[in-house]
Amino acid sequence: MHTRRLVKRSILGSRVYAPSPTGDGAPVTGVVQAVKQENRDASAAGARRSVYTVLMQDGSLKEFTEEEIAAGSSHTAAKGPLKSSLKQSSSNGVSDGQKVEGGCLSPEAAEEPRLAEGKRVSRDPETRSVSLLEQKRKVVSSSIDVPHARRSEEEVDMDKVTAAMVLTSLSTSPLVRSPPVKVSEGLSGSWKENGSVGPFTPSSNSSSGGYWSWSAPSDQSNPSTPSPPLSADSFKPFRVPSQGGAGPGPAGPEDPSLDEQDGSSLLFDEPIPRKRKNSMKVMFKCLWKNCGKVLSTTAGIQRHIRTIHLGRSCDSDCSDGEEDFYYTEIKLNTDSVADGLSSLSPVSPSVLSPPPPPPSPLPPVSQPADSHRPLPPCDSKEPPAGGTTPLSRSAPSALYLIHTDHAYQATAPVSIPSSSSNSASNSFTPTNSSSFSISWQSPPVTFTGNSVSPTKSQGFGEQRSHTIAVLSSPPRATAALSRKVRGEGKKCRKVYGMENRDMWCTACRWKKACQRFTD
DNA sequence: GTTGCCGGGAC
DNA sequence: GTCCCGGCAAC
Repeated sequence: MHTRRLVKRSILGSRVYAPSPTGDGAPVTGVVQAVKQENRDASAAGARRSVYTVLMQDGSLKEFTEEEIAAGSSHTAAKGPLKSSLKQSSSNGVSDGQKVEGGCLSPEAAEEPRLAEGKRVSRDPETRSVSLLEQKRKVVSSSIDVPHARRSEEEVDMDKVTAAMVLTSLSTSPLVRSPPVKVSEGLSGSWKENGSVGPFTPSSNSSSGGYWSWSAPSDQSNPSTPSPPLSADSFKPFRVPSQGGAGPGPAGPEDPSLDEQDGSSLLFDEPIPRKRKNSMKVMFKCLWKNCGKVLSTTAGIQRHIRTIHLGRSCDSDCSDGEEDFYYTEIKLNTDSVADGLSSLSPVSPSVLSPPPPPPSPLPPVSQPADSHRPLPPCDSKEPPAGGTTPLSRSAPSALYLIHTDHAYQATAPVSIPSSSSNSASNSFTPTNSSSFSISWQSPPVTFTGNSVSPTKSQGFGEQRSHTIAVLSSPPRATAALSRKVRGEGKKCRKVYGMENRDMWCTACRWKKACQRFTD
């Protein structure tokens, strides 16, 4: 559903005007870092108030109420609170442009790096044109504006889910995976689709893309339920990976805004995702050396990293998403399901072994790749993490590990090589570090190794896809379908020849698998 | 075409 | 259970 590309623009990372901290009345710009809800004053009809944490230009972090920001934003002719400014950004070409620019950290921006650098230059006009489209759309359907918003939000959620599912599916052993597979397939399918389809890319769907791309995805994800029941909160955790360089906790912020504009917000406040197939609680663990802090929200962890470890206090522009590299997603399985399978479950990699496994070269899929994309969206502005941040210098291992985590998930299946060590070594040595190949051998896959030999000549990517394909199908079927690989060793027939058939092992005589010269 | 061996039949 | 072979797939 909903590929990451369809991600709706988040408030996070948006540049807004806020009352001057100095109180001189002059509005200043800042970038929304987080949004939190305050239910306390929800006296009337569950009305909620959102507090926006805005990183001011001077690097300070301020919190503003919606009203305050609204006031500030009025200077740019963008009316209303943040959510409005986002939604209505198209109403003002200039402000829209600003938003987009400021949205360097926004979800879609996170993917920008994927696009040619030059794209950034041409982005403005593009965005505007899209905005115009959106504007028209909104004019026509203004009365159902809210639902739209919700849809896009859900879509965003689904994107996360998709990402999560993809990751999950990649990391899951075939045995456990079969059930989820369908989901992930569906997800990934749409994702691919989106990935390749221009119109749905984040860059072009500034704010409306989510709207019209929703229908298809939703069908996939939830054929039986036309309505968009997904709880945004429930999927927050999944956002992390897919948000890439996005500002801290893009997930959090949107909810409030939605709630505000949608009275029925209660529906979305369910702590537990309705659709979540697995009841996992996702936490985010700081991987900084000796830290290990665990927070429940992306925003939290990112902020933690940024402020505590990176020592950054500047506005979100400084946050090039580098934080992403220093925390990892930890899924806690709240269901005590299938113990036997637990070790194979997708969760195992991160949960069972907090310290991620040895590194692997490539992230499994484009999505995951994004989430931990080494070069955050704003790189063009800021020098790559490599040189500038203390982080990159002092905590490379963490980065390493994180990458490992996901890559590992993807590559683990490659270990299939089970029996034929030759093939295994062939397929690994060339592409990876020695440490890498070793750990992958472990998975007790009963795969006969049929797929291994072919991989010798394949590129790593191909291997991966192959692996994925294999995993997607029921393990049993796979094993059953694939004939036992022809033994490479000598057989009775070869050794003794037809003339000495009586010297063959019985199996050979019976045309069964040779028992004497087993491979 | 050769070879390894699975699946299945005959006994 | 043993013995055999048709037939498939890898080579």
